Amino acid sequence: MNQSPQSMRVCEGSLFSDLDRETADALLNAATYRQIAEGMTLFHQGDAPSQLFQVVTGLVKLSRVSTDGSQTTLRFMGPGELVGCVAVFQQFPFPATAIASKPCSLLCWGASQILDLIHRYPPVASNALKTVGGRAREMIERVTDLSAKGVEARLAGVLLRLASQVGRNSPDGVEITHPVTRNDMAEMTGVTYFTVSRVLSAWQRQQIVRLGRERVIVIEPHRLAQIAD
Amino acid sequence: MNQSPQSMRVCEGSLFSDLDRETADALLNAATYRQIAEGMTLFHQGDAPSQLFQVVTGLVKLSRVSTDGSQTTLRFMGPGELVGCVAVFQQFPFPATAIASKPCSLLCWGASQILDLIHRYPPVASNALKTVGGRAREMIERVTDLSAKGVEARLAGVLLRLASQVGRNSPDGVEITHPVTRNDMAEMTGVTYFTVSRVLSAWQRQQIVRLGRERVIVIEPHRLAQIAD
DNA sequence: CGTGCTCTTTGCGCTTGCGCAAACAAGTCC
DNA sequence: GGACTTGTTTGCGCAAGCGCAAAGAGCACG
Repeated sequence: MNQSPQSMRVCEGSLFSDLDRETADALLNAATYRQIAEGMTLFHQGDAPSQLFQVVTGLVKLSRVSTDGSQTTLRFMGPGELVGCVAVFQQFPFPATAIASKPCSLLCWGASQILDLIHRYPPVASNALKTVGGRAREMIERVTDLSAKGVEARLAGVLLRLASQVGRNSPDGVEITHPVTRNDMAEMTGVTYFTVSRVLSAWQRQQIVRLGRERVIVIEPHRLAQIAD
Repeated sequence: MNQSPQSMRVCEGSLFSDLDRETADALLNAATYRQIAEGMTLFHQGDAPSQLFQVVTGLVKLSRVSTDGSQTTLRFMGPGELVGCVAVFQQFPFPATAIASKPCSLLCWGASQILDLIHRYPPVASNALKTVGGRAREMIERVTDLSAKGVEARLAGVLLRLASQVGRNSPDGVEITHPVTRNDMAEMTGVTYFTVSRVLSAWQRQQIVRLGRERVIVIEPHRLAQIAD
């Protein structure tokens, strides 16, 4: 694990926030660095939580199948984000499946190692707590959105979230591309991809977005924000 | 704070799990004990997280209003449960409002004290992490239910959850009563209370439940479980 | 004991979003 | 280039659940 100290700064809001040199080193030394090809799965829903991951580069999709077999995409996880934290810290089977949507490089910790580190370094525990808390808050937000907001508002929210997380700037606006399909948006919004397509088409007619295959360009984010309410 | 050691044993799966005598005492000594009348609010959504609560007796309702003004009931919190943990541990404004649905007795900690305790006693941090993780898991579950399952399945789940949490045994089955109204069930399920009433009426016709004002008696839990899928 | 309040039920019309089928792109692999 | 795969769009009919209105049922209070 020979990674420069600066690289820790990338990991804002994660396990590495505000650590002294020694603690950060202990954390880094306990990790292994791994490359993963697109399409490989990090873990399956229901697996024992044996490893914790931090995305360094690439993109991981977290999805979940409910008892009746239908898929839900919980979210995408990009650089700096901790994949599997809820399960590992709680020693509970993974509630979702994690698949690399793009080739990824990851930091990996064994469950027992990371629990030990947490126990030994209070600042790490504090960071873990904040990360898990953030996840909880995010899900609370989604629960209220799902039960209170209409489809358009939810989809607008998903689009904005995706734009800020996996979007790239393009001349016309922020571009959401490749691994994210209409289907993903549908699963994140809790509707069918037919509905997503229809709503997006309507927005294209209003010049709010521009569409293409595996491509949505957000032209007027503020109008989306307004729709998301 | 003169509470007998046994009383800690009640608080299974909470901050007090598996603590040695000294740590548990420190935790208890830092807390104040408070009584609250029915209808009083512990905190409002958006408030700075200045206090953490543990319900000792009574029942607290956690609800949230979304941007468009509609209410969502996140859950009820009964004896042993930590109210406000996500916000306090993360030092983020309360994402919901907490109101006493029944007269309550509570243990209260100031935010800074509890954060200090967490920092000083790793086992407490570990418990906090588990509690928040549990909340996150619960919300993940609800997100997938909301986006994948139909209304009946969701309502069946809510009913079972309520039965096990606030239900009392009665000759005919488990009885969900007083502070819980159809409206609450509706907000927990993400539907209107009209729909709740209609579905419950249908179930009553099938002898799955018996209904009354502010009262649902679950006669056949296994059939609900089956509907909940 | 009636009045008022809150919670609940039910009927009816209607909107929203789903389900399916079919057609249409845009790559990709021989 | 042609066949195939995968993702997307669109039309049409349908069903689930909403919204409103109106009425019923407990319960509390004077």
